[in-house]
Amino acid sequence: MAQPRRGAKQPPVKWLTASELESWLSIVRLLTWLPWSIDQQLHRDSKLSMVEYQVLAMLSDNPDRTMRMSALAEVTNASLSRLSHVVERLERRGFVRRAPDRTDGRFTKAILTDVGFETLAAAAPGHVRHLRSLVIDVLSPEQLRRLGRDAAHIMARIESSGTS
Amino acid sequence: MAQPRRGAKQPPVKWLTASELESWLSIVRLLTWLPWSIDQQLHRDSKLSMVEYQVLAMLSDNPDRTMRMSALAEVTNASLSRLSHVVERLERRGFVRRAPDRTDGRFTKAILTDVGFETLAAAAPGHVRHLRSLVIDVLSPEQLRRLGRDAAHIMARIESSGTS
DNA sequence: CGTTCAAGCTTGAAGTGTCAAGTGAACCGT
DNA sequence: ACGGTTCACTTGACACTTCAAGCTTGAACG
Repeated sequence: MAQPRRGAKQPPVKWLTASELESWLSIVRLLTWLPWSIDQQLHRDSKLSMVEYQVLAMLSDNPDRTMRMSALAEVTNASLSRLSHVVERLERRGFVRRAPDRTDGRFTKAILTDVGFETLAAAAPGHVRHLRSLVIDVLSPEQLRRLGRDAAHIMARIESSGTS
Repeated sequence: MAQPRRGAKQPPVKWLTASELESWLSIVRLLTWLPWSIDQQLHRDSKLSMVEYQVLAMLSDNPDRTMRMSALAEVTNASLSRLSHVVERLERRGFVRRAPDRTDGRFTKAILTDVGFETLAAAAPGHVRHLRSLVIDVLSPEQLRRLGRDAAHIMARIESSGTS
């Protein structure tokens, strides 16, 4: 973002060039509005938020439609606490149920119900169409791959700057 | 995200290929964790959220350190409502004050105070350093420019799919 | 002038996320 | 076998965002 115009005593910081700033502001706009747009579409058409969709989708990808909470948190980029709240809401709506893992009582398994599966199946086409129209089909295959790689690259830096 | 494995009656939807899905999941990870990481750093070092920083930064960029609420909302990617709440908090902390626009009473001007400016000046170096280490310096100048352009490209699609 | 309209902003309630503390199950050393 | 520790998760309080009204000011029209 813009640096203060005057009065900062020469710090050992390389400020952003005009070009860097412009790119960064574009990226920030995307970071703000892309998730927003996806949430809008999902909520309008299926009364689901993106996390909720991701939870259902990830569960549906397993043969037994089941995943441990911690694994689910990992793949949905959610904290365990957040996932716990999300699953609680999904449970109240009958899309998911929970059961303790019999092999290790510390784990909780989240299980996609039939209703949950139907809901996902109904939501998926619209979501994918929206994704395609906003992102996937807007970029060439190479551009998309590059974007994915850049994202992964940045993620690696984030992870190594481990705030955890 | 993963499509349901079976049972969806052939809809007119092109599902994502494995490669597309992989890129998309990378992007989603970035959309989740990059804002998080930036917020962490800002909050840890300066007790500011990213919106708050943006508000201060954008105000500081004006000669009179003043902007109309609506213009400020625009450049910070915030809704007017959200901005109103944010500015209220910043006002309570003494970083910003508000005054009605004398030329048109409908407008409210947000004004950066000296304390707010000092706070921004103190926060900026750390923020920029963090940005550089996560994003700017991780990519080559061309990569960054391309990323910015791709972002702008996607933004254009989002805006034209006007959910407003 | 007076009425209607829209724009710009504020407000309060409801929803969602985060953080810190709490619970209970398994592990580990003695 | 029992005491402490770690792990997996839950819970509740608080903070922030959003959404739907509401308020105030100026413009447009008669």
